[in-house]
Amino acid sequence: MNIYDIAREANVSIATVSRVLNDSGRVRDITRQKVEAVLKKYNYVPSAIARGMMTNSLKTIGIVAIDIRNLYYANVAHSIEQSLSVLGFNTILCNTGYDTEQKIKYLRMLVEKKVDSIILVGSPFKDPSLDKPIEQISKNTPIIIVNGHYEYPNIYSVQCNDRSALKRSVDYLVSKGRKSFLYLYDAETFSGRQKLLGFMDAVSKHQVKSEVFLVKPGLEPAYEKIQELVSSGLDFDAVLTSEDFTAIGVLKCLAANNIRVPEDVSVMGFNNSVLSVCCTPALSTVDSKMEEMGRVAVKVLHKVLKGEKAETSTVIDADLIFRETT
Amino acid sequence: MNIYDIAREANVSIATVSRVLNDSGRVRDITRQKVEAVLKKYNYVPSAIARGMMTNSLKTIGIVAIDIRNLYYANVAHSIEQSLSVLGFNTILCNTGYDTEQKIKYLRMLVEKKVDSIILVGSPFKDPSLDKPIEQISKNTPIIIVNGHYEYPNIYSVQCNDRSALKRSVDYLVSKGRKSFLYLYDAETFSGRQKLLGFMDAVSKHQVKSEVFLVKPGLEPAYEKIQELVSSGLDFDAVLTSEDFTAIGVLKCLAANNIRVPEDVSVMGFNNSVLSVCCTPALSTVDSKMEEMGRVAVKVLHKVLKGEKAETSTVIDADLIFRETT
DNA sequence: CTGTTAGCGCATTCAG
DNA sequence: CTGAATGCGCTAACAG
Repeated sequence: MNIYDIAREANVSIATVSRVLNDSGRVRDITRQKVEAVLKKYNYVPSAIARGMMTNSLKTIGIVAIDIRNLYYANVAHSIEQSLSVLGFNTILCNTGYDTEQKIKYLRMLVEKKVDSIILVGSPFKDPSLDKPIEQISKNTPIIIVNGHYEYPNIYSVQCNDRSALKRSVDYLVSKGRKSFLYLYDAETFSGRQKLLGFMDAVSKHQVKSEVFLVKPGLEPAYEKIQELVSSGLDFDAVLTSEDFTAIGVLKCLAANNIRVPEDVSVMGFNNSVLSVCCTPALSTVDSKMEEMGRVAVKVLHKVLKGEKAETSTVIDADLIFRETT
Repeated sequence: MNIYDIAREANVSIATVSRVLNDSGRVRDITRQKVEAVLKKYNYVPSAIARGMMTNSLKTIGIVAIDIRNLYYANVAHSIEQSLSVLGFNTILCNTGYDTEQKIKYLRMLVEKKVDSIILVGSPFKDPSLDKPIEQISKNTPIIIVNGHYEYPNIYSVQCNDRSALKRSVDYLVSKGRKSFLYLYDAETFSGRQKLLGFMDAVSKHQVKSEVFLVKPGLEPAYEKIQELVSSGLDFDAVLTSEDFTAIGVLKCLAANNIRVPEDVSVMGFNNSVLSVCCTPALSTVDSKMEEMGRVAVKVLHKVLKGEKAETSTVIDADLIFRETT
């Protein structure tokens, strides 16, 4: 069933059918009704592929993320997908993992599919070998980077002010009398670096003791690192992390060592994921505005697609959420 | 840049270019190399749209889920996406929420996009007003239902044996001396019903006291329900839930009332999500095989797309995971 | 082994 | 306001 079949049955030309389908051009009311009746009768659905041949667009956007099982990516991707859906766009989801080859493979698939834009989530793209492909793609396709930064034509970025958030967290804990800080982070991404810098800013400003550790993502690596530090007799009274999940590993280890939270040690996570309300005590954390990032990314993209001038870089402020661990 | 440009530059016909692109038909080695050189030179990427015009497929599958922020959907969707990617398929992700209108809208979009198949995750599709559209779509497009069931041509289902899992959980707790059971569930879906039936099976078999409550999804509704029951003086020594998140609400409330877990009350969740290891005490739960469900769904789909006979219904057994709450 | 040709289903001129 | 003709970029016969 195609536009020809409809046209024949309605006794009009395919051009007319196309017009009523797209509500373009003027069509006499009686003609329109005739066509619409046939459309309804066969429950006709136009082929986006054939349409795409002409318009060179499938009204589809690619989302490239590391792993949707991670709550951060899930939340941002959800927000993007929902905003896009309202605009009539579909979303192709790509879980690339950390492998550069995979990322390139996905990027290529998206180009083949002629997506209207690619949204990179999480800026794990500090990888220099990805710069070339991305810049190449940006020649024809606008690229939005969520939580990353890239100065290049047709590439737009939306970021959360992670640096300031971390700094403010330390400020707060210092004001509460904390003097010896630990920072555990799990990824060397753009956002990861911002957080680290924010931590550095604050500890140097306040002249407090501090140590920084890179741990693998997840609960256990953090648990083990803290256990190692406790066993070694290291003295600390505040732990900040780049991820809620990591902070929960810290919490578990502290509990196992009978170190009270927040009496002896304060703990803060990052992202304000559901995890932070599931653990005990409930985790103080940073709301990194996952939903808003997604919404804003789509807003920027929408402008770009309409040919309007859009802001190259947008920064959103995080909120500090204090629960039971501070 | 299209196939004609490549053909001209390589001094061959478009048919030859198409052949090397698709590795179809015999091409002399020297010719192939000539073409490949040009392909590389321009970093040529064929248009999936134009290809789709002929093959009537974009090598794209639609995943329809309620909400990807829910860890269950995230895990299943991730598994599906990854398996599909290996086969060269992309995934269009749809978060429908609970609204039937939305679901129909998404379904229609997927049909327009001529997806090769639609995978429904979570069988929230007990909604009768969805039956017609789904059956209609299945006329042309195979449909896979993950964690649901539907007897209809060209519709395939993959489910977890939730009923048995719940039953075995109760069996276990009875064997541990528990005598008075609560079951909190949060969704009236296919899977939700299976779990409920499993619970019923077991309590009637063991002749133990039991009560069943429908609560809204999330931590707080469960918290409040348990608080209400505790305040009312209800006596119980085991709580099972249809979701880890719900179980954590139970845990929090029990702790607030100084009821010890597992000494006074045993608690079991469902899904073996990360939440279950984040809470304290760590939650005993049911591994509902989210990854495997995704993998199997794609395996079935792959058979169907190849025209092979595929199993109409596949059932996967869940595992019981005992941690600190039982 | 290679080239020619004919569509795929639609949007879009341009006439009428 | 409506229709006929054209082409988007590719695959798939069919010839050669």
